[in-house]
Amino acid sequence: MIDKTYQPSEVEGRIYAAWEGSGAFRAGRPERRDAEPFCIVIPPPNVTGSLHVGHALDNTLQDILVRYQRMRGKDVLWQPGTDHAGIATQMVVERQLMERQQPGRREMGREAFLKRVWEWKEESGGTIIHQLKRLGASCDWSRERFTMDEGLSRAVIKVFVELYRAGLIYKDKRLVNWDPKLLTGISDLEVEQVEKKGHLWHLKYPIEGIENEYIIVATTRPETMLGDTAVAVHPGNERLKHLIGRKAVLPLVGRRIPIIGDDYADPEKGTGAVKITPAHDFNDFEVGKRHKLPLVNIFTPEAKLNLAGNAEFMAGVSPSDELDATLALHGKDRFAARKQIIDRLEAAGLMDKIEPYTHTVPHGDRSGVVIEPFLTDQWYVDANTLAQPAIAAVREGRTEFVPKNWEKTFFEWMENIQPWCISRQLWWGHQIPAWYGPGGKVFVAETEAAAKAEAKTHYGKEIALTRDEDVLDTWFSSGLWPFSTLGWPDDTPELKRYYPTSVLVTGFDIIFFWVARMMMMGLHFMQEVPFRTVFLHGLVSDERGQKMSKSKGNTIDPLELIDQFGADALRFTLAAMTSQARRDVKLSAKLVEGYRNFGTKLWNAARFAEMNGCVRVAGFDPTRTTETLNRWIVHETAKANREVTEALEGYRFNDAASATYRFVWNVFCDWYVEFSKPLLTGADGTAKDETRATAAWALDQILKLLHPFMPFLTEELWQVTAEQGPKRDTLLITAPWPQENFEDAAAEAEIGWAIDLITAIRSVRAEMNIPPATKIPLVLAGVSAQTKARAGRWAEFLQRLARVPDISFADTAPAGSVQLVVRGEVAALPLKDVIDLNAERTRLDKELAKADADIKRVDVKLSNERFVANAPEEIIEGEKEKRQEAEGRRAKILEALERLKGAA
RNA sequence: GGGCGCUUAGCUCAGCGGGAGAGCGUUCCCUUCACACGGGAGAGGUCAUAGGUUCAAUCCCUAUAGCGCCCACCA
Repeated sequence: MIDKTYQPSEVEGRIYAAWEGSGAFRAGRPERRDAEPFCIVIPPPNVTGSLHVGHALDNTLQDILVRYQRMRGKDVLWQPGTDHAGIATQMVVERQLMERQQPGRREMGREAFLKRVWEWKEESGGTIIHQLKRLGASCDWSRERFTMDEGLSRAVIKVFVELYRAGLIYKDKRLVNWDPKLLTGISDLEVEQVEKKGHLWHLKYPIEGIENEYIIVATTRPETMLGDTAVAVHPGNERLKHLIGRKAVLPLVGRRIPIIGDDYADPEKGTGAVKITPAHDFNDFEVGKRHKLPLVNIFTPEAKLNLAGNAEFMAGVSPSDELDATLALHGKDRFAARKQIIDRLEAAGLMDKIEPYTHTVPHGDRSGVVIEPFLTDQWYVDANTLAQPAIAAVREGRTEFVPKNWEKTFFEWMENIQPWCISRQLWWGHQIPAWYGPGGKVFVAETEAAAKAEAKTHYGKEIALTRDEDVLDTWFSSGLWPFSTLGWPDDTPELKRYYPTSVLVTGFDIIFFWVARMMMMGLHFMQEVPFRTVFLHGLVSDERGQKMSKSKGNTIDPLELIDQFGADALRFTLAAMTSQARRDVKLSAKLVEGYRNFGTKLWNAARFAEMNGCVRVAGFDPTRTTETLNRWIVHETAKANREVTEALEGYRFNDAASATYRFVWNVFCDWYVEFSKPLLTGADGTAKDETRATAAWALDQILKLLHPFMPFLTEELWQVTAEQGPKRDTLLITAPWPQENFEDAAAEAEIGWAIDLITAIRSVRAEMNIPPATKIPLVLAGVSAQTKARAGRWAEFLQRLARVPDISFADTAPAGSVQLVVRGEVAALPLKDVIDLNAERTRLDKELAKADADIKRVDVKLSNERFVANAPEEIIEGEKEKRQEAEGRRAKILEALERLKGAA
């Protein structure tokens, strides 16, 4: 028995357990050994994270594809797992330590701290997996992986060593984006440019040897002047080029710095002269290299001034009171120092002017603090070399982006890709497999023993090595995800069977972070693309289109929506919102509620079927039904099946969702269920039996089509309806996807006529305020023999749905009746008592005007010689048919108006 | 500076070369035996603006305006 109402909370857990218990999620099941493989690797969520709406969207779409392909009979692997999320996780644990007033990580030491992080991972690592299950995700959990588990770590080490040996990973000392809060270098992608209102300070540097002459430089970062080692002027700058070769005296320091000629100095920008701080600016670093300028690093890693005892800073500087005052700034934070430096420059009359200035300032995406270009040793990947095969693969269509326009974004970035800084000064992550011997000689090897052996060969004796302390960027390991999870570097059967994976589903925001890196790594190590298709969906935002963020307080918790409306309702909403044209998916509880109602509608339709004895019949063949109504629903089912299938094949999730919605609600519930009532309660045993069987069959088809979107409710109905009729040989999750292809134009025409007639009569009833209970007669005037026959067959149905108990025929409409034109024929409602002749005339005049307009629009086209000459034949034919239809309609309306005159 | 996208019914959005669509909201009617998380009937749009291409433009092209995102850079 189907319960009166569907209770998601009571059903979902039980159904999920049934799926897991059946082994349906597992890849490589024996019975599908010969089936085509279909594989998706999950974008691994942060292991200690929890499910937000973005995950809900991403995983709903993946689950829809996975369930669809599973029902199509494929051997499906949805590979799950989690990411160690280096910086994010380490920050969480450090924050915990702070909140609990426990010793910080540096006091604890590396080993104890890592133990602590692993404990936190064990404690919270199951959360998001559990939440994905609540969403209904049908991953093969037996294959769950973690980026820092033994196998994946082995893959990371091997990749690092091989890329190093191939010269594609190298260590370099250069400026890096340095996060002074997290005390680590980060990659370009982890830097966010934030627009800030600030100032442009114009500083006057005295020229050595010329009294009262200055060169003025403009800067947004006055404190870096302490690290200036030159002033640059464009060699073609007529106004300033005479100063090239002279020296400026750096205020507050006294260092003599050369005025150099360099194209970098744009005469149009700023003052035309630019201060050069090679240790603290990427462009200046390049200028410094060209002119062999010294680097003066004035900061500590925390971005505090480092002056006293700083040999670089002190080089070439003579003692003075001014210098002493500057040295007093030692240890000050960069922003505090800025203020004091400005004050002192102003006091010394060396501040030419201060302008308000809006510019973008780089911030660390995790820490939120201003990034400092900082000179350090870091490991880099030669991304440019690895990018070339990835670019080629997309150009050649071996991997295809959906929607396709994202390929352009991919190319833009890949073609201008910069070396990828992969080392992080953190502890949580894959420690870099590099060991150092005396003199900094580096040995990169898969194990310490191997490194030692290399060192022994090199030094000719056993030697102690120290390991590089840094770990790798999290994205380095996630870049290997499509093959590391399948067992690489071992030569596993899974790699052979499921690589390349079928499709990757992810948000467009991580094309660079993740998609591009997987393409590079996959092509390099597997000699093959990691996925055939990349489906990129939008980002979830709130109702107003604002990005959801904790700080804005506008987040929607998907678990709350699941609690409130059920997982199916949330899933259907997310699918319905995913169109390829949009970049944001605006989610609101109201929408989810609406699709919860849709689920309830189907639930009640199933209850209706059950109450009316619609039990499945073994060996039922939908193509052999004889009742027009049943042939019609078979026809409509096939149509819906085709629509949903085509939409899913094209990743048009919204189209797939709306096709199922329309079919279930507006076709099956609105019309089939209503039309079936007379048959199900009637006396004709044969017709009744066929209708029962067809209804049960159609409901089964609905459950199948809807299952990828609403897996819980459909599986529950599949189970309950299994209580009667033939035994089901499978759960719905592994039931075959509908294949029917049954067209029946005759049934469509007949039911279509009935629907149109009923709709027209209802419309008149509403307009004329005829109470629903009032029964009125129907006269079909001058209709064809076919229509007469139809009317005979559908009398009972029309009576029920349009409340017309008496159906008769006449040559012309009786006087004083409302005359409707339905599919070219007149249906008259004799309503002498209620009819308002004037209102009726107005109504008919309106219809006449519409018919005239339709005819005129077509005539304009058809009378246009160039249209007739150029338009395709079928379009012209279509126009002619339209005209004929409108002409027929017009004639009937004119006749109706004539009769109305007669009545008056 | 470079790139991408958006502007369609009150709201949120589909559609995209040949008859303007959905959901929500709204108006009117209905406690009809699956469902009020429901049923029935309506109202509501010069598809941002201006040009162009075409027999035909909401849809293609160009420009303009407004909104948004990404990348780069800023002395």
